[in-house]
Amino acid sequence: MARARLLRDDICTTSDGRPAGPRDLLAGARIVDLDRRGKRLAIVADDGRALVVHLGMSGQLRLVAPGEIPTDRTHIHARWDVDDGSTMYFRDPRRFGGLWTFPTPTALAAHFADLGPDALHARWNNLAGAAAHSRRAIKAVLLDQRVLAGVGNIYADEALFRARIRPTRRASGLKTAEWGRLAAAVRQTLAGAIRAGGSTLRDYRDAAGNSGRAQQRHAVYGRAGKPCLVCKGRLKSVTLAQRTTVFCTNCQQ
DNA sequence: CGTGGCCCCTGTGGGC
DNA sequence: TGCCCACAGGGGCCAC
Repeated sequence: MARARLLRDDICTTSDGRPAGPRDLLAGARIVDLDRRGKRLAIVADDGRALVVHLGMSGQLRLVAPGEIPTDRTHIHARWDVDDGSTMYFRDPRRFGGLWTFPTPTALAAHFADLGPDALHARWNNLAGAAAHSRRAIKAVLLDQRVLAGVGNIYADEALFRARIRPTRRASGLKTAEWGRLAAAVRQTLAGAIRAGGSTLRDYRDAAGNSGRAQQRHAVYGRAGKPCLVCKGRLKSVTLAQRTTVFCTNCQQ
């Protein structure tokens, strides 16, 4: 990273609260590692500095080749000149995403310590261990990044459908077999979505600017009122944990 | 501590 | 055509 520029400092948080400078944003660093936990991506430099990116709802991290003009030029909050001549942009219209900077691997580890294990490798006891005695709805547990990191509203609904568990069920009422089905469903749902390139409802693009296709495979998310793909029953929509929640009243008990 | 509600922000699509 | 409202993939903070 030859150069780093922050165009809006309120989207960037440093570990000591001081305004971020170019060095915080990895200017002059050689990038040696990428580390991800759930929805947070850490870009790690050889001297231990790290930059964490969270895309929120509308965020994009784009890599643009030399001479190429980025299509969306509004709401770019940070920009990096990469050594090969390409440019990396952090763009986030809604600003629900953000950047976090860390001077050392220890500081980065402390940040990640607030998150549960990564959802791609969810195991039944990650869920049951954290929530077997919780009164919360099981969907609220799935959305809690301290329990499992990486499940958002789309894939919570999709995983619960795959596991045949009703999102409104109290977590403490789940049986051992259901915790196992749910952990497997989370892994399979996320792995399938990644294979399909992610869900592009509107904003999501990969680093090259390409849309995903996972939205074409959604069984319940965005399909309220439509027929269940398994039983043909009408999918129901409720609000749970301040999020729209869609499920099949027949298949999900 | 656990839990639920409110709020942050911009853009868009539908209803009128 | 245009206006206004509702709603959207996330999560921090507050009160209870």
